[in-house]
Amino acid sequence: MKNTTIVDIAKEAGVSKATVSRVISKPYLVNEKTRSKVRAVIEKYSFVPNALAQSLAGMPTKNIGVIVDEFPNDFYIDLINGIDGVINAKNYTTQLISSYWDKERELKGIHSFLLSHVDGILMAPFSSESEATKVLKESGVPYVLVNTTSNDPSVSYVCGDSYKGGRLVAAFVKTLSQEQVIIVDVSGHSTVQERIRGFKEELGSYVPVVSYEGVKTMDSGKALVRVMVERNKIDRKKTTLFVLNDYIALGVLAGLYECDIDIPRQVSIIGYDDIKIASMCRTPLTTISQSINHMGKIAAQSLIGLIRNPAAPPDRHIIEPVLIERASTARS
Amino acid sequence: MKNTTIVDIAKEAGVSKATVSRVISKPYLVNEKTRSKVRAVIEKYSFVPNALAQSLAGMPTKNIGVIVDEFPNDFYIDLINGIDGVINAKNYTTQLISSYWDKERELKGIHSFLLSHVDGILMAPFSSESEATKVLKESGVPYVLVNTTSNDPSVSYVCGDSYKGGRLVAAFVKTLSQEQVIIVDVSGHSTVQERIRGFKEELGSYVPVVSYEGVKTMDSGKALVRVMVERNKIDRKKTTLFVLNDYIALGVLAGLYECDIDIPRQVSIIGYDDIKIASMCRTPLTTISQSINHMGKIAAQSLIGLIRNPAAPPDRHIIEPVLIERASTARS
DNA sequence: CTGTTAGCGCTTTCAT
DNA sequence: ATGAAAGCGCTAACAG
Repeated sequence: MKNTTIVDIAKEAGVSKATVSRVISKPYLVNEKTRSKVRAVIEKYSFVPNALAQSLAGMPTKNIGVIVDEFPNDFYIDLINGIDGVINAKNYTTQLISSYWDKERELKGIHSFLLSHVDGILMAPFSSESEATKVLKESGVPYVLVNTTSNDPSVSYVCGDSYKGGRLVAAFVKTLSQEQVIIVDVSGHSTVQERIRGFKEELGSYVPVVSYEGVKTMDSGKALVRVMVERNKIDRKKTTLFVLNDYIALGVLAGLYECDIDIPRQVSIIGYDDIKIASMCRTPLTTISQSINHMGKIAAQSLIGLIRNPAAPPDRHIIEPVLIERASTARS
Repeated sequence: MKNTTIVDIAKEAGVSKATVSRVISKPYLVNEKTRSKVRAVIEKYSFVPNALAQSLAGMPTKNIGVIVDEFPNDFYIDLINGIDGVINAKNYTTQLISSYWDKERELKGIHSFLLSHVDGILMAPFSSESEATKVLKESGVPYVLVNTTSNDPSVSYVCGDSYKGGRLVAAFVKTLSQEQVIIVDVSGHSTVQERIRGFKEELGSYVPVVSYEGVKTMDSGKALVRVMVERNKIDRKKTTLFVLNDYIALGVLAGLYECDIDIPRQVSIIGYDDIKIASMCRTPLTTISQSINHMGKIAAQSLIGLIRNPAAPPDRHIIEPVLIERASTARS
């Protein structure tokens, strides 16, 4: 059975398709009587206009595109959660794409969004100067960047204050007593580098610091523990670990259990992000909260604002980081 | 700057737009020489065809719609994770909508998918006889149901064997020693009811059983603990709790800690689903795994199969449940 | 092999 | 207030 179209309705109601179109999108333009007549027919066939055709003819799609680095990742889940809440409430639909940390995919994703005429885009970009951000800017589609800042004064973004977060951690570390501090660097993301910069600056030369880089999975975090036992004697020297995100911290935690290292007596561990599991895991994690969920909400609200008024000035939000002290660290 | 279209390319290359269209979608139909000429122009303007127009003209969208009950829910996250992996690998894009447990939204969601011409739909429906499933069936769009079964022999689905899972739990409970068993029922979802049915049948009258119903949030799970202390003396009578999903079980766990009840000495607790946190939380949870992630993968594969060959017979997969014993229960 | 033409289903001037 | 007609950008018969 062929789909019923606006023409069928028009025929049945004895009017032109233009009138039917008006009844649907600009009802006030059509006479009370014809309007109800047409409405009746629409009801009768429970007709719904073809969204694709509408978009092609220039109407908004009520879809907004969200592109993140990795979907099944606690950080982004929290983020998307916040986003989806407000997107839905405003009667838009979320379209989600993961770049899986691949620049090509990221670019492809935003192309895909552009082609399907989303009304706006929310992106947690690879880096603020990625190709994708350029394309986005040129596209003219409203967008806001999440979890990154930008030097371009025309772009809207929402980001945590990573530098300050790093300092917060360092200030806290100073209240602990340890023989060494180890930084576990998890990625090249600019926010992570900012955290480290803040951390080092605040810590100064208070205590010896060593760093490990490129720890990208929970398993490699876990495996790193044996290396640190070997190389840094963390089982004998009292040490504090600053792992640049909670997810990897969880892996390190697992490694620590496996090596029977006492937390927090022997080793203290601090994460970053305050993902949901952080408070529920075996040893609740001391970490920095930047209210990811909230970040998502704000970003989505900004975007909706931008869509409604594309001429509005860009808004930039910086989320204040907060240190949450839990059982994985011990003062003394 | 106006978008460049197929016509601009045609003009510049000195051919008709039909030829350009062919170069794009059916290159083998066009002469080697013209082809490369056209390709050059396409390159030059880095032209990308408008997907909307393509779809309107009848081409597949390469989008598949996924509709779940609640996005930020560990169960669905695992599921979507599995789904998205294969969808992406097959070069489709996932479009995600949450019904937030609302039938209206569920229906609206599938309408939205239909209108945007997704090539296929994956749905974890409210109930197998919901309005949405009817609409889906009538639409003619390939779809597969997830986490539910169906009596209609023409529909494809992937579901865990809930009845058997329930029995598995009961069989395990028999190996424990307790004075009472309490069932914490979390929702009206048919799979949950099946689990309970299996559980009760296998358990028989082995031990007194009481049930609590309608526990839908982690917090209410937590609050329930005080009630159970009051009413069922779980702080004095040795008891086993069968909580119908891990998420709520986590809430109950929190309540148990708060009341200083020893797990598993005083109270054993068993969940269902084996969500990710289950193995990482303070007291790792004994639970039933139905490989949610795997379920998602299979569903997605089925769907892709159906899309490629709509005439293919429906396939139905039942996932075998497995009991995973962890620290939240103690034998003897 | 390639151009012409007629849609896909809707919105939107422009007349009336 | 309503109809006629021209697109939106692309694909697919149908000729040649």
